[in-house]
Amino acid sequence: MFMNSNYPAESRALIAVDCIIFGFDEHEEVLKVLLIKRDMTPHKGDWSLMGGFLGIDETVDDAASRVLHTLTGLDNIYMEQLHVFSEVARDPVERTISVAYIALININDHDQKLIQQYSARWFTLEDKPDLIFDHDEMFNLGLSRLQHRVSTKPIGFELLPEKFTMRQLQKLYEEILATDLDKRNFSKKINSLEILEKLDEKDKRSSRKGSYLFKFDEEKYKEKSRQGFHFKI
Amino acid sequence: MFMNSNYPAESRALIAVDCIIFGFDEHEEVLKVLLIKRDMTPHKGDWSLMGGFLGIDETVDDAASRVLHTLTGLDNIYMEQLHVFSEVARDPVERTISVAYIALININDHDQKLIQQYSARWFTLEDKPDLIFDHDEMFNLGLSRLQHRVSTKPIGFELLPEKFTMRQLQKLYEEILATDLDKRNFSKKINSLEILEKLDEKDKRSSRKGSYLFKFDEEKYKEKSRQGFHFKI
DNA sequence: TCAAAAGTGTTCACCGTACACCCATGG
DNA sequence: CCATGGGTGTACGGTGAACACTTTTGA
Repeated sequence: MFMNSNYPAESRALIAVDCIIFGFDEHEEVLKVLLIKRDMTPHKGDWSLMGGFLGIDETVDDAASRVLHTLTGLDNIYMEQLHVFSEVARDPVERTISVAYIALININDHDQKLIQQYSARWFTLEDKPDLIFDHDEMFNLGLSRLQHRVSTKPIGFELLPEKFTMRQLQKLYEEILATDLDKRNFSKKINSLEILEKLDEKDKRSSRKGSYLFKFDEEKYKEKSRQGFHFKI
Repeated sequence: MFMNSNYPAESRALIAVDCIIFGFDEHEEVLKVLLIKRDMTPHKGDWSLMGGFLGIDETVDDAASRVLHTLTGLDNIYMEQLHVFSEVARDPVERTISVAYIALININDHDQKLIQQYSARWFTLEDKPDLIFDHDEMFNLGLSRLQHRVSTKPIGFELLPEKFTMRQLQKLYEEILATDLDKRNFSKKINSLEILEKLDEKDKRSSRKGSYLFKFDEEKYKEKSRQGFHFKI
């Protein structure tokens, strides 16, 4: 550090990242959030978002990726910077500013052992307990962002397995947007976007007839985006 | 500080805010950005966004407000957190992470003396010089955000005087969105929103006939928003 | 009376939405 | 053969986009 620079010494503060991790439970067909039970004071034993401190050689994105990897064992998780939280007394121990992230993962993909190790648990939005510090505020903002993002970018697929049925996709949107959708209009809309590949394979678990499986075709989406296409649901 | 807390010492870094200040020049009918000539090394004499460091008793919003007040003499400026920039080497002097803001001001309102004192200048987007550090990246992201925001929130009025003509409003949108708009469709759309008050007064400077002045009716907008109305242009 | 900007209405294509019946299959 | 979920088409109203002429008035 250059302590004799004309940069002020009093501006240094701890920098943290906190992640709002969303997952979709295919079985229960509900949106869930992954929370951890805090193992340090203050608020030991209370629920909080998964977080961590910024390392000296990391960007905040790096730090968020690391935090996500630590808890889930996964890499290349979809995530997005949400907002900086910086109330002076938000962390009672020491002045800390936190950069909140939202992250989307496939709920069946991650490492169960790590989750246990961190005393983490998936909560439906209804069962979500109150969180420490300003984490509830982060969560609420994160949910709004997710609702907005999912209507304008094809990120919903991050929450589903690679192959999914039209019904699963619709339920996902209904859960996130907290509305009911008409299945005829929904599949018409989705198909008109031309960014899904309809497979020959069927998922026979849900009905006798079986329902076709689809895959998100990222290449097709990118190509269409280059040509001015905008995803919109 | 509690240095014997289990919070890591290495995470402390300088925290800055940088403001992308937009203004609309009514006379030239162009969008401009306010830049300052840097008076300290490194890059002394080069152009940059107006910035400052986070004070120990401030939120980042407070810091951005302070920075904006310092340069313009104005309070209650519309501003919005944009993004955190945290590349490890983004500031060559010392590890600094910066929270970028966009701000909208009426270009005729602010304090000319302060602008001179800081060697600040308004630039059209065409004339904008290259900026120091990662400020160009901030600027580009800020412009995208402005383009998006102005279509979904009634913030364009922040850039105009209290009373404005339909033509000024249209030119403002054309400038920000970098498109041409049809004046019949534009005024139809705006009027259908029912958030402007048409005054009896006319602005006679622009033509012999004179054009009606309008005011943004914030109360009406808030009332409609409460009832589920969404601004959209 | 003319130049210059202001103001205004109609048509058409497309999209979003509402709505109900037949299909395929395993038990 | 029947119960269960899967899959599909049509009609209508509303919105966005294209487009041109008349009005006002100061010089």
